[in-house]
Amino acid sequence: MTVGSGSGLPPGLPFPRRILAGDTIEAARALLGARLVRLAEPAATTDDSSDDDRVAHRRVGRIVEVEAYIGEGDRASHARMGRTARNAVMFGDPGIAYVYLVYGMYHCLNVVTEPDGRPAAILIRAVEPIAGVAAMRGARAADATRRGRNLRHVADHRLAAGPGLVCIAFGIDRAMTGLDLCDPASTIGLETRPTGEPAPMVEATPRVGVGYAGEPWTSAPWRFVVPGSRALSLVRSGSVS
DNA sequence: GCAAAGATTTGCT
DNA sequence: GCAAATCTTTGCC
Repeated sequence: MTVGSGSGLPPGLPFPRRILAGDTIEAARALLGARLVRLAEPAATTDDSSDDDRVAHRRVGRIVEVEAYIGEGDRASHARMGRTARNAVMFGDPGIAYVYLVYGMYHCLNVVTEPDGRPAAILIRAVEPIAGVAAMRGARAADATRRGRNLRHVADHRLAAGPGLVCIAFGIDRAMTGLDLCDPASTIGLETRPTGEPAPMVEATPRVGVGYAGEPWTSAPWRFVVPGSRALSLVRSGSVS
């Protein structure tokens, strides 16, 4: 059997860095429909593991929800207090991963955008599982166990339906900050939409959980979703859309 | 050096 | 619908 994407479609191309180097809003819209990929784990033993085994564990998700954080002036952005030890990568080159711990319990994956010197990033809030669903479910179950719980029934399409859940399902943590998401050799990466798949519809809404920022930042329509996707994060009722 | 809040998720009332 | 879990980062004394 030939090595493929694991989804029946041809493997995608690395996501173009030039798109991430440009306007963050444009880049955020372009990321919808693109793929988040986690490479297969290295074989535990080098002798008896086949390529097929590794392909089977490759995780792929279709990005359906993102948020843009743009510049030091954005009072909702981690860059609002200027360059710090935590957010330094946001000020660097586009295409790099920025992963932070939120509420002391969950990780959030961001893609750095805009040229070196301009702090901006896109938060990956939700993806639809396409391949490696068993590995995602296994990661969710292992995480639940770590927290002293059992993973209740979760439909496949809800396995990565939130920014914290994306990181759990794909095994992403702060140690991955600095990874080049445009490099196919990186453990975590981005790929373009497969050839022939139509571009998704895009809807803009205010960002989630940024009430502390104040206007106009709280209401800025910088959250982008693929309307109707079953994998969208649950937004608290009362939030504006 | 200490206190407060956060780009979330889950479970119980 | 609300609060707890959990800890890093930031802001202020």
